[in-house]
Amino acid sequence: MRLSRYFLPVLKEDPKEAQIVSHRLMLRAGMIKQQAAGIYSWLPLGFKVLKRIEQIVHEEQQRAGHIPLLMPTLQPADLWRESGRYDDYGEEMLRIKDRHKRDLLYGPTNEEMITDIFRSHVNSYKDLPLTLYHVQWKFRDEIRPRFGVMRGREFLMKDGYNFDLTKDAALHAYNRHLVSYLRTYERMGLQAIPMRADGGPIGGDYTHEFLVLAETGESEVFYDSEITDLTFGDRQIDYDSVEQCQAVLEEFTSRYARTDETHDEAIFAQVPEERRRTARGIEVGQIFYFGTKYSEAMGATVVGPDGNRVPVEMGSHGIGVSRLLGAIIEANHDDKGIIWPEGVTPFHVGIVNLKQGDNSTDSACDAIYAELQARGLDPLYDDRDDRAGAKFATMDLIGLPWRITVGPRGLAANKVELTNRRTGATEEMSPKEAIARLEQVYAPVLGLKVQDK
RNA sequence: CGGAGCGUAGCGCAGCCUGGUAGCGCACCUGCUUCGGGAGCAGGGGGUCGGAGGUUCGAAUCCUCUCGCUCCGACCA
Repeated sequence: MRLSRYFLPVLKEDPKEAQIVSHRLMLRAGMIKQQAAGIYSWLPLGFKVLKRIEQIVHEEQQRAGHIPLLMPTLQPADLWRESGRYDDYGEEMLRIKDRHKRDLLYGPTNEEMITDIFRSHVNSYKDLPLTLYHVQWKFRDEIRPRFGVMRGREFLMKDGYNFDLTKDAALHAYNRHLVSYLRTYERMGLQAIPMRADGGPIGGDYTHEFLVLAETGESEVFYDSEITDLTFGDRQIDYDSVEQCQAVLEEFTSRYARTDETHDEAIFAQVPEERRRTARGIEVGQIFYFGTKYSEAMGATVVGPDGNRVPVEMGSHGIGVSRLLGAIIEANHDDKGIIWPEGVTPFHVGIVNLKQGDNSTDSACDAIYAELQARGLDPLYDDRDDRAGAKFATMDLIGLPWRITVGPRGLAANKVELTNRRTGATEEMSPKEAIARLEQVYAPVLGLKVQDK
């Protein structure tokens, strides 16, 4: 993309309403615009990152064998009357009447609807296991939205639902989700720690939340420092293997890690003192096993091998997709702006032309731009007729991980600069070498894409 | 929902107390100069002060109501 043709309304000054860094930077970088309390338009740059994150979620879900579909944002109230949650959910549920005075609601989650879909079409245990998911906008009428997209009323969430014949099979689905979530967050450059959680209105005995450590997190967290040494890495996991998934779950959940909701001082005290940590965290996902809570209430049953009809075992699993933008920025920024991890960056590299209108720099930039695109990379070329300082400031603010700087002086010796946004390290090299370097840097990121199974 | 506060140009703000018909910085437009870390000078365009009502000769300023937003708290992917 050429910046002169893009729509990137960056702000020089801090918007007064933004109190936390991710909100401020998203507004300043022209990623979002607030339309009402907790409701945002996603401007091109923000939309691009949102889509990248959503894409990673899709890829990792499908890698784990989960099936995408799409349910509507508006749901009929009757489904929720069946489960009993129409009355239980309270004012957080946005209720709407259509022209025929029928009760509708803007879905805050989809257990009821997915259970309805399941019961309409599945009758035999032979169709299990099955995990369906979607990425769709949700609405929860928070009393007090804040922190930008971290705590919006409208938010994009991936929610998935597993259907299994037995509790053991459902717990494997639980473990499988935990594994796939670890992998998902790591691809986004985040360390998200699974922590024992509370069931909340979804219900369920087995549940973990995934927390990203950040000073601005809304939850206080307590953990054994050993847990932050764990990384998923590039290990290959067979998602159908009960043993392998179980082993990962044990590895990542055996050490003490809890939020203030479930914190137990007595158990925490057993962790060696030098490893006890207290911090703050942002919740970016949660997984639940809740058994037959919804299947019994809504008659979602299958005929088992013995000919008897039994309610299916279920769980649900969510990733706050739009919230993740905030969480990633909270964990990756400096005083100049955002620092995107390579896995989610809106553009792979920024090209800064120091002397727009100069034949040598213009043609060098054009060539670099075209070559990067030809190699499957997505560059942002700042071709505005602006001063160098302004271009650098914009690039730093929007946080592209790499920058190629092209000026007449270096170009005379066939050199450009390649700068790393995070470290600030700059190297001089030929345009050809810079392109090759970037191709190498992004090979793992681009190579991770998977096709539908 | 309880408490606090704010709505004046696209953004950030001053003016309001002590009513006299709107100002600053950034951004934007034009010109000249500048050109490796958000340039300088000169000129220019843009707002009727969230909305409604009231007081007054006169309201951004005072009063009433109302809408929206933000912050703290209880609640939450």
